[in-house]
Amino acid sequence: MSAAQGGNARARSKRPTMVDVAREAGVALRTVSRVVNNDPTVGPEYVARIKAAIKALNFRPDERARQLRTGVSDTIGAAVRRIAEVNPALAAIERAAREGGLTLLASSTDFDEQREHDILISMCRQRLDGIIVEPIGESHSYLEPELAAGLPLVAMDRPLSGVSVDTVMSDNAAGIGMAFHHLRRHGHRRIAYIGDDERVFSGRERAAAFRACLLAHGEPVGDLVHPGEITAERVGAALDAVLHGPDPATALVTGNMDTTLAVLRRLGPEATRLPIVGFDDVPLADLLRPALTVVAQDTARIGATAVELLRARIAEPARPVKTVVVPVSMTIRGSGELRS
Amino acid sequence: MSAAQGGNARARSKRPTMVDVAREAGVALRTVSRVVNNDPTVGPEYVARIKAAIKALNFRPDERARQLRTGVSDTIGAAVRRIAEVNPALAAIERAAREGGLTLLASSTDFDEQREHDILISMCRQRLDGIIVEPIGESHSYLEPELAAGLPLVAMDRPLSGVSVDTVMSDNAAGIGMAFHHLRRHGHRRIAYIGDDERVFSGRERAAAFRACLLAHGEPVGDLVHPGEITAERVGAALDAVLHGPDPATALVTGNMDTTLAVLRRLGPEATRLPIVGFDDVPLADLLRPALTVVAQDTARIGATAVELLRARIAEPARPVKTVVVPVSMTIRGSGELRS
DNA sequence: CTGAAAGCGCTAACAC
DNA sequence: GTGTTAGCGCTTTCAG
Repeated sequence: MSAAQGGNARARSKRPTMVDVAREAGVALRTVSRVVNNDPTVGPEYVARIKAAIKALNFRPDERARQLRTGVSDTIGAAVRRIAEVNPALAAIERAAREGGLTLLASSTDFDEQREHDILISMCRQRLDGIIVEPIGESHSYLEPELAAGLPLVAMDRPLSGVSVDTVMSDNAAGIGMAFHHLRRHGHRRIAYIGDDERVFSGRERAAAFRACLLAHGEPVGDLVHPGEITAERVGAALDAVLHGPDPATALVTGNMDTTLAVLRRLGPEATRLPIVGFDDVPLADLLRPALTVVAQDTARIGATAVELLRARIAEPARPVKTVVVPVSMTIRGSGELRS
Repeated sequence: MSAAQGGNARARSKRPTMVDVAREAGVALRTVSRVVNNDPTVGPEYVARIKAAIKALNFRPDERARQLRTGVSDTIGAAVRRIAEVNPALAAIERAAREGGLTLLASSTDFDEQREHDILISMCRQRLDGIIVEPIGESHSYLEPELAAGLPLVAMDRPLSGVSVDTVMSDNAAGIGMAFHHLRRHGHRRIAYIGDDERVFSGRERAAAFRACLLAHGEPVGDLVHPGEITAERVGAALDAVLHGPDPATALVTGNMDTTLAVLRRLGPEATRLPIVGFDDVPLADLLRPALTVVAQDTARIGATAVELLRARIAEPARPVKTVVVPVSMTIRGSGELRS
């Protein structure tokens, strides 16, 4: 009894392989492989015997070996800014992947360029069938050789810099236009914009679109457009500038979710009085007082389109590169319809 | 020219292998492997030559082949209810995995028992080093053979039924107690509970804990405890019962985030008057009016502990099974301190 | 319909 | 220090 103790408390007892199953069932390896892959050209009595052996031994085919041999992984990667945060695009990717019989390997870049690089290279080493990336940073030329080697890659939300790949993103300019015109229709003439840094692609596009709106209506651009870092201080300062300047704004467009939240936190109870339209929908937007009017991206469609583009690229590596722009829509809840 | 067109538009041009690198550098395969794995016993001039060849060919070692050969994957799986939603535990798992040099494969069970089963089996086939699961459903006996085969497995948030594995979860009873006593300290005697179905583990634990609180204070349990499905209708009915009955409650404890949100949506503007303490923190809880007082789970610690337990299990498969109960804490923001 | 044998790309004994 | 060789577990020509 005393000797047995150490004996069976061993590290993972090796799993059975196809050879073991073949021996157990008294057939050739090849036949087991056929049964595992549902090849119909196997006699029913063999099938039964082999399935029994598989169950008896609790055999699970080693996916890595199959992948190595067949060359495909049936797995796609998604390098997004955050898994584990509200991310309907990622949810849509996961759904689309599942429906297509693909495994999804999702990783967070955490807004870190170096980390994005590491994740992408790691995914290359894992020989994934393709990758969807929500790009961070400005320099993606290191992907050039991978693309040349045939890596199927799709950019989501932002284009990749320096390389030409399939891309899906929202119609930022149209969204800003919708927000601006909504507020104009509600009587506002001094409409301010606070948004993300112009070093970020979407921050650049949205700020530019907002300036274009102002110009088109003959409004002075000068003190109404405030792109920059999303910090409590910077957003607070921008808010002070637009609300307490000599010619205060009467309404506000916020350029993304983080800006919206920073503004609401800064305003506190005052938020009930300032007309706001936010870019990006916000979780619990309906529970705020007033409920938040937003320009919502069609994130579900963005994610689904990303997978579609990726599948098409995998199927036909030489097809022409495509950029899909997904429309945005407005969700009216109250904050954008306040009378100032 | 016309012939060339179809020629180089081929499917993924095969990637170079170690053999190619060895040929390019004029050395043996083994030496390339050594350099790739940073083996110090290689002459510096060889290292340089091989690294140059790797760069020239854009060689990336095939991770699958390495895994097949070495038997380890340096990858752990996480089967959680939802990725792509706010999930601090998953974020913590990802962080801990990264810091430990592990790749994380995260999948959503979507609250679907069948899907959980499929994901777990698929992870077994991929020969992951271990799995963290946030269990759904009641029957996990199908994991028995996998565990017997040495699969390292950790349950998070809820225990697995029928099998004995390492588990990490919150102190549900203590959390309910904190909420209850907080409201009592604010003068309430008729405190109601609305929460999840008692078929769900945490729903069961929390409802039981609430009943125990009532009993301990000599309050009648009868009409104050409302576990059940989280739907607008059911929660609405429960709310009506506790607020508009003959002896209405003056304060409410909600059993999880979804219940809290359903209650707030149902109450609408009335929410400003009903003292509420919610179990689970809620995104944007600070922006609600009143801001929401909650019993917050230490999700970051739960995730980190799950990875810790898993690593320990991988390192020492025979160690005794452990259950870690993580303390909860209260975040006071306003809703729980209302005078009714 | 079934069986023997080669090989996917890599690592690890073991000689040199 | 470096090279040769076997083999991880599977799929897949090719004969029977």
